[in-house]
Amino acid sequence: MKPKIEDVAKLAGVSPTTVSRVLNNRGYISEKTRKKVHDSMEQLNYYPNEIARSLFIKKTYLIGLIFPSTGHPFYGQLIFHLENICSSLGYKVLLCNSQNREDKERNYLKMLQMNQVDGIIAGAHNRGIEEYEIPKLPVVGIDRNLSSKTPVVSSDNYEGGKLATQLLIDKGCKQIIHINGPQYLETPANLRRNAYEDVMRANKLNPITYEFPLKSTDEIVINIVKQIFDDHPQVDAIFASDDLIASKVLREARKRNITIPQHLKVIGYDGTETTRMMLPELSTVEQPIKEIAEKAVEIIIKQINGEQEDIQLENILPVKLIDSETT
Amino acid sequence: MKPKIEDVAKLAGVSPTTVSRVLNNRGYISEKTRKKVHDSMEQLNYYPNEIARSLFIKKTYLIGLIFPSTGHPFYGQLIFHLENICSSLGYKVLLCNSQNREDKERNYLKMLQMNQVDGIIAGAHNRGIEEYEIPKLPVVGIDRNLSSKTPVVSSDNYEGGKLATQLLIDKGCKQIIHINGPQYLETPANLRRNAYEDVMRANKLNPITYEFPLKSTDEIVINIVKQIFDDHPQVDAIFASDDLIASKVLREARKRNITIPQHLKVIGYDGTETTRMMLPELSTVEQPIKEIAEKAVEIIIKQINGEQEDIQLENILPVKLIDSETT
DNA sequence: TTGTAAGCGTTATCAA
DNA sequence: TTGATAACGCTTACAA
Repeated sequence: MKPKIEDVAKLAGVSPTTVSRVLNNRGYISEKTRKKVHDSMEQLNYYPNEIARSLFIKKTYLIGLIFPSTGHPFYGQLIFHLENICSSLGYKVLLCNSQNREDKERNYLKMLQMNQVDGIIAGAHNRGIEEYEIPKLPVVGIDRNLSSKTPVVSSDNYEGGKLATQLLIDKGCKQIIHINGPQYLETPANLRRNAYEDVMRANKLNPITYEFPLKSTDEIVINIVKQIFDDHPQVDAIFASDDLIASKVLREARKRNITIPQHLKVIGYDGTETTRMMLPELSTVEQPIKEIAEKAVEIIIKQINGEQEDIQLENILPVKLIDSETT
Repeated sequence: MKPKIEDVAKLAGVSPTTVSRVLNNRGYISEKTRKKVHDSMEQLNYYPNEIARSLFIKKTYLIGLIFPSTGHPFYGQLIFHLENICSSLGYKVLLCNSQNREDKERNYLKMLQMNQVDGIIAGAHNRGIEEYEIPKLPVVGIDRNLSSKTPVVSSDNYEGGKLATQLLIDKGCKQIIHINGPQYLETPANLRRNAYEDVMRANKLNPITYEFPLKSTDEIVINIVKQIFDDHPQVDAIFASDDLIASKVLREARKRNITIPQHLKVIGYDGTETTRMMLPELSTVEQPIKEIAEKAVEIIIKQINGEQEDIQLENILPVKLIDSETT
């Protein structure tokens, strides 16, 4: 069986309390006993049982992460940074892929509470899961309003939409079409659409937004892109709400022998490392993923430590326009 | 404070034991008390403390995942499936991004043991971490030999290398160059290289492999690709050991006005969802990521349940050649 | 069918 | 400077 404090104590000829003191560096311990204890721990290959420890101190150093999928480039990169930062602060991470399914999300929420996580960081496309209003459990949303009292971290989606649209207009485009997810979700990402429509109107241009459903397959997205080209042969720019969709536009345009950027300009959104690696030619609006992760962890830790005072409810980080070869 | 079994018991007018029995469906309980207990749990919004439970039953239903990064398309997708399957079997997942750093990996290994995980699934490029030989702790490697006794799951890397090389030869290529990671790592992925070299020689062609270092930046990879074109102006095919590298080849070729696939054929490796979305034109060898995850979880669960008998040490799953537009 | 009591491995309190 | 003891919230003998 695994050695426990008692075993170490016996071997070192001291009491369990003393071993615990050595482990946690608490109280006075003579150098001699400290050495004895350390030797015994080494000899037995002892390491403390965090479960027992958590039970007593009522703190697990666990943080739950609920996101649609690690397979999505944006979330994959975001989760990488979240885990990294948590780990550097002594926190561990329980991973949950909600797949944008409310039932899954609810189950995960319950599971995380049963496992006594110290906090939850969540970002997903569903709205209105009242279960997030958990008394005393710190929660932070990323790009998503979980409840009126939950702090949210996101990048400046309105500014991003503005920058993208303005860039296309500045380059002389007149028929600019936008592709975005469902509007009813009221996610911060919808601000990109608002910005697009505002900027278009301010420039006396007619905004046209194509919506794709929440759970779109590859094919559905491609069909929407085709639809756009069929409906609007004169289109000279497309602003897609994410890079994967922009890549579909690029491909369909190539198929139709529309040269980019001469006859059609395309800009995406997200600018993940994977996109920048695989499609560096794509112009895009880069989200500060690492900074979003840093801010979210900072807030959750503050909540955990009871430093409520200087937590802002809305935390908006600046985006960066990448004017590459498709614009 | 959070309600505990005792609170539920008091409210229901029964003993803690009875509540525990209701929770775990053990022993005989009258319908009347069962209802009373359920009502009390509802009223108090009670849910059991898994930490306390784990401590007693000496089982956490936790599985540790150690992989380089969720941000990498292959690992992101793999981890998505691993978590999914674990979750469906009642297991939770502790996520660790090792970033291919031995020191991090060692720390994570210790952390996971301290947290009493029931098992570990790991895949990363370092070799020889003897700490993986943990007495009685179930471990499974993915695409990686962790120790002589640790089961490994991988796709058929040799067959994949063979399929890719043979395809290029069948299409008439003569100067086929291979790009791969460092050979000293002895990962299963190195079999792709062996297959390439074997098939080349069997066809009386000269195998040339360019190696990139373990921790390559974007720029290093691009420079290697440039080097290849400079060193071998006659090259008519490139087989890259992963899709990200293949995408760099595509781009450099385009820059040099080399038309694909007429003057140069390119094939990658992995075929993740993200690649298939962003670069569907890229020919590649698709790994059965979901099946790899399923096999790995199956094995770890068997180990956890002590069903050692029918566990194979080597588990090799078939790959699929995708002959798209770059070959 | 239900209850009492002990113990999982740790830490904090208090006393020595 | 060290040790005995109780407690964290749960489950399981054993008893009733």
